[in-house]
Order: sequence, then C-alpha cells, then structure tokens
Amino acid sequence: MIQELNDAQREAVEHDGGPLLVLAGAGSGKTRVLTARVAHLIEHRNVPPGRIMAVTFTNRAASEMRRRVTNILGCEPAGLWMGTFHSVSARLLRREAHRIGFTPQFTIYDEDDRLSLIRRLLKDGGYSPKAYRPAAIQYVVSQAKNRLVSPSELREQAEDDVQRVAAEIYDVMGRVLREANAMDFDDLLLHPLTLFRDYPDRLTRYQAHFQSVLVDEFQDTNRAQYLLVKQIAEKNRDICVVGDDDQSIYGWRGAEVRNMYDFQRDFSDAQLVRLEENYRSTSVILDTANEVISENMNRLGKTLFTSRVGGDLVVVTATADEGDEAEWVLSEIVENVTKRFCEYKDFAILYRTNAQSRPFEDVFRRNVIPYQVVGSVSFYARREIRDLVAYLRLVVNPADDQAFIRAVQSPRRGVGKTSLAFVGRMSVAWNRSFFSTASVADRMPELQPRARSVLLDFVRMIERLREESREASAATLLESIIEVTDYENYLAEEGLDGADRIENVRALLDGAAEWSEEEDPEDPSSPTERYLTAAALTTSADHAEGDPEGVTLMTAHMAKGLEWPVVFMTGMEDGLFPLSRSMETQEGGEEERRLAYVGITRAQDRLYLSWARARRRSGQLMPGMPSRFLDALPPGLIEERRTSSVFGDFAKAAASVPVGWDALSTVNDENESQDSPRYVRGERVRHRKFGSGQIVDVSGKGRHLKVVVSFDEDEVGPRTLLAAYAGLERDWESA
DNA sequence: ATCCTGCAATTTTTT
DNA sequence: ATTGCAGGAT
Repeated sequence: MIQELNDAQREAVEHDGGPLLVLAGAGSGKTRVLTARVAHLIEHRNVPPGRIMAVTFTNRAASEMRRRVTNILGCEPAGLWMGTFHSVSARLLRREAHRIGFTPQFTIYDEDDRLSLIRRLLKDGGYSPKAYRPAAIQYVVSQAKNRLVSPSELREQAEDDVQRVAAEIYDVMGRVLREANAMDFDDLLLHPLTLFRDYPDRLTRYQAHFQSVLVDEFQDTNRAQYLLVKQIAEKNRDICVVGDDDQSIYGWRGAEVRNMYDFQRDFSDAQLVRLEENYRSTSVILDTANEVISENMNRLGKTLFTSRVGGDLVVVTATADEGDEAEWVLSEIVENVTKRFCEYKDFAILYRTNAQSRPFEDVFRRNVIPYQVVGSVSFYARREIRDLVAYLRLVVNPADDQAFIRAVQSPRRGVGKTSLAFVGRMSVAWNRSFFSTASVADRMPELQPRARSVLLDFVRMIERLREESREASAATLLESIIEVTDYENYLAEEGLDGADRIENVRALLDGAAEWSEEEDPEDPSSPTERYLTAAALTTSADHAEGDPEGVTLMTAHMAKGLEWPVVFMTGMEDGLFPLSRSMETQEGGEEERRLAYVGITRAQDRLYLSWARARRRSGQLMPGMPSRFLDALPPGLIEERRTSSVFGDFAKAAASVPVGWDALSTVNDENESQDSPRYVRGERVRHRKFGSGQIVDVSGKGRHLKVVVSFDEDEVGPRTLLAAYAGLERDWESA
C-alpha cells in the first residue's frame, strides 16, 4: 500500500529510466519518497530486491527505511542492499577482498583503533606523540583520504611539519593496515574505487548487477562516496539522489555539496524534482527557519511552504546558567504534559555538543522524568566490550595487530611493555603479524622465559578458539572466550565497578546471540564476521541510553531526519551555537547556520530556543551572549521570556547547578563562596552507581577538584572521585 | 620486567 | 570515562 503522495512526490517515486535529482526541503516527505520508490521498483518494475542499492548515512536512517519498505510491501525485502555507505561497501568488499590484497575476514578499525595505531607508528618513526598530536595527524590523513589525495600528493602539498609527518604516517599506515588485513572507515569507501580501477570487469559486473541506485542525504556525500555510486550507476543510469543543500552539515567530514552540481553535470539528462511543500511544521516555525537560513550566500535556493498557517509563537528564553536552563526546560515539559496532553516522547532537547546533556540528565533524574540520551558514550567503546571484541577479532583475523596488542594484555597475564615491544620489533623485521611472531616465541632467547611461555599459551588459546569458531556462532565463541580467559572473575576482582561491567558483558552476549540466527545465502561471510562488521560500524549514535518513551536528548547533528511535536534548542549562545571553532572560516560559519536550520525544522508544533547568561565549560564559568542566530528572528514570530533567576536570584541559580564545579575559582576568587557550589565536608551526596554517602575530604580546585566520599554501602566504602567526572548530586532526601 | 598508582589530556559535530 | 605516561613497588 503506497501512502498518498503529492504530484512532485509521485513524480519522483514513479520516474522511470534515467538519473533523478530530488531537491527535498526539510519535512517535505523525503524518506517517504525514497521508501515508496524502493517499494515501487520491487512491486511495479519487478526489480529483484538484491539488485537495488539504497544508501543512507546513518544506521538509524537505514533501519527506519527498511522498516518502512517492509511495511509497504508487507514482507521483508530479502537481499536488498540497503545500509550506510560504509556497511554497503563492507559487504561488497568482503566478496572482493582477495582481489585487492585482503581476505574476506578483514577487520574494520574504528576511530580508536586508528588513533592508537597512529600513536604506535609515530613512535616507531621516532616522532614524539607530544609534538605531533595523533588526533591532528589523524585529521589531516582522513581529510586527504576523503579528498582522494594520495600520500605523495599530501607530501607535496604539505605546508608545515605536522602535514609532512601526516603524509609519512599516511603512507606507512596504508601498508601496515594492509598487512594487518584491516581497513579504517575511509578505506571502506576508497578500496571499492581501487578495485574498480584495477579490475574493470568487477565494475562491469556490479554495474550490470545493480539495476537501480538510490542515495539519501546526498548533500553529505564526500568525493569517494559520490564516485562510488556514480561509477556503479553509470551503466544503467537509473540513479536517484535525494538531498537538501541547506541541510549539509558534514563538511568537516569531507562532505561536498559540490556533488549536487556535479551530479547534474555528470548525468546531463538528469531530471530535477523539487519537493517544496513542508508537511511537518507550522508556518511560524517554517518562517523562523527560512529567516535563519536566508543569510547564507551559497544556496541552490528553494521556497518551502506549508498549509499549516499560524501556530504557537517561537519561545526564546534567557536563562541564568545551564542548570537554570535545564530546570526551565523541565518546567515547560511538565506544563505541556499536564495541560496539552503531550507525552514525554513528544519532546526533544537538542544541543550543539554532547557535553551539554549533563545538566538535563541531572534535572530529569532528580525529578524522575523519563528520558533517553542518544549518542553520548558508545556501548562498544567500553573497556570490557572492546577487550572481548578484540579477542573475537583476533580469532577471525590473526593479522589484526591492534586486537593482539589489546587482547594479550587484558586480562593481565605477564606480558608487559618490554616483551610486547620486542615482539613488535621482530614482527616488523620479519614482516609478519604480531600473532605469527608470538607463535614462535620459543625461538626468541631475548624474551624472559616467563613471557615466552605466556605468549605461546596465548597463541595456543587463540588457535583453539579459531578451531571452535568454524562451528560456533559469535555468541558461543564469546562465551568460550569469557570462559578460557576467566574474564568474569577478572572483572569481579575490580569490585562494584566490575559488577557493572559484567552486566555489560551479558548485554554483549545477548546482542551477539541475535546475530547468530540470521543467515544470508547471498553473503559469503560468516555470521561472526558480519557481527564484527556491525560492531565496528555501530556507533554511539545507534544506541540510545534510557527510556525510549521518554524525552529525547541529542545533538543537532543526530537530529537530522527526525521530528518531534515539541523541540527545544538549547545553548543558543555565540561561541557555543555557533561554535567559535567553526566560525574561523566562512564555510564553517555557514555550516553552523545550516545546523541551526536543521534543528529548527525538526519541530512540528512548538519550538523553544534558550540561551544562558553564564555557562560552565570545561569547568570554567563563561559569560554568554545570545546567539547571532537569534538576532535574525522577526519580532512577530517570537515571544521573549526570561527565567526569574535572571533577575539576580543567584541563590537559586547556584543551587540548581550540579555540585562539583568549582567554577569561579579561576575567574574571581572573592566570589567563590557566594556563587560557586562547592563541596563541604560532612555534606551528603549521591552517585549514580555507588549510591549515597558523606563527604569526608575535599582537595584540589577547579576541574581538578577531588572529593573523598564515604558511601553508605559497605561494599563500596570510601572512594576518591574527580568531581568534574563523578556527576555527584546533592542528596536531597536525607539532607 | 611487570604491575600499580597517580597525573594529564581528551571532546565539536559521526561513519 | 578512558587511555597513556612516569615513577615507584614488587
């Protein structure tokens, strides 16, 4: 059943035989068009699902689209190549791996793996990670890859030392990754291009295979991504790209809006369809959005309209600080829920940076309001999860040196820096993996006898697991890993912290169990390999923490493509939104404006904007001025408010701030006692994990403030906590 | 030589 | 919250 479509939407859905560019404004039914088109291809043009490639940018968007296509068709479209660019590429590369010097078991290195690899390579090359920050090197290399710049080209272009070193690391890293049978995120997009260049018959095959190609969020594609879909679609020329230049917010990741112009040049017969009717927002909200975006110079230009004329005014509120802001948001939500019969899940709180979620979480928890945070700390980033995944990776791909380095040291088994460094040197000398080098440790008299036997035991253990892996699912394999490493005991020895981690391990097993069941005959890779692919490509953004029926908290970036009846855009201060770092270039400035536009257009019925007169950033109290995006708003569309705290009710403002920030100490020492919440010996506090307790000692200042808390729970006892990270609250109940 | 403790740095946005 | 480093204990 195809839902009702307007003329432009129908044109895009049913357009047959040729390239199609859909300029889809915010809320114009873009996802509906894409899903309807996929369903249309399958149902009415008899295209087998396995010959359709539909790529999106986030896993969320992909699963949403799959859900909706399933809904329209009434059954799961088996074999459909639908997913993120990275996951679709990974699937393709697993089949073709051997042609480009990999095995189908190749590992995907995530950002953390790559960063620690860069650190290792810097040291091997004799560069100090202090002088050449790995993060900076990684950024330069990644930008180069995204722009299809080779190591030698980067070296030629290099303007400073960092870039020269980056070029060298880029060069070395390419070889090291290949030897480790591993690819990083950028490689997933680049290797298909290499494959097609070196094996034109492969390109011909995929060109013939894919009858139809669809691309969502086309404005966010980088050069490699565009070339990939362009090449695949060049033969059949049935390619449909959907995008909105006003919502291009990933320039920092290499996205080039230019691809939208190039599409029209490369496919000169491309049909252009504009979706300009907005079905989401009231005209008040839409006019506000248009006002904000209209100040940008570089636009393709389009006019959005809505039939939902009028609507509640946009509320712009000045608050005292981030705690006051959070309390104000809370009170508006509570009022809306009681008076307007909204549900908590109708609300979203958007912010520029992840760090801003904290005050909201504190206030919601204190008032027992259900909420979910999307994308703060990734499940897969936790130490215990990374440890176990490292074992899994090593079992599947023995050349994965990063996995070896991690697994062999955790749990501690007596292999330390020195032994590991020696194995590393030998592995470079012999041009073999760490694992294979370790397997002949008995022939290395330079190693301590103890290290020798430990390494051999470790190698044997992994090999036994590899034997087992032929039969076993990812979940069973993980269970074996946990058993032979005695991992739960290792965690249990860490005390209460460890108990929490054991819970996470159980969750990992549950997640892996689901993967083991699915089987896809089209796909040559084993369930375990596919599980690892998913684990590597699943980011924090895919996992919401908390109550799915509650208020949603996320960054404005994450919100793209989503909508809520009521949206709060918070932290609307100059320097924060727009972020000052981004304002260094004109490009960056325009992108911030587009980000604001994205945020505003998420709202269906009501939009709130708020800013704080002062805000603690990295433990420092910073004065704030309203965002320049607020200046542009026409008076007729907005209602200005301020919280009572703004009128000098400092006691309330100070009390509303989570304890733990000794904020003013560096700004103004005299006012310290007056304005900054601080810890007092004897005060009762509560910790998320450890429960309630009493402060017995305080030391340090600013962001280094430390407190010793004697917790009531006997198992926990006294603990020293870094206030800035502990997230302590005042214990109101027992106060 | 390994491991433990304490200190410092990290975070703007994400695959 | 995690990681890596330095220095001291084992």
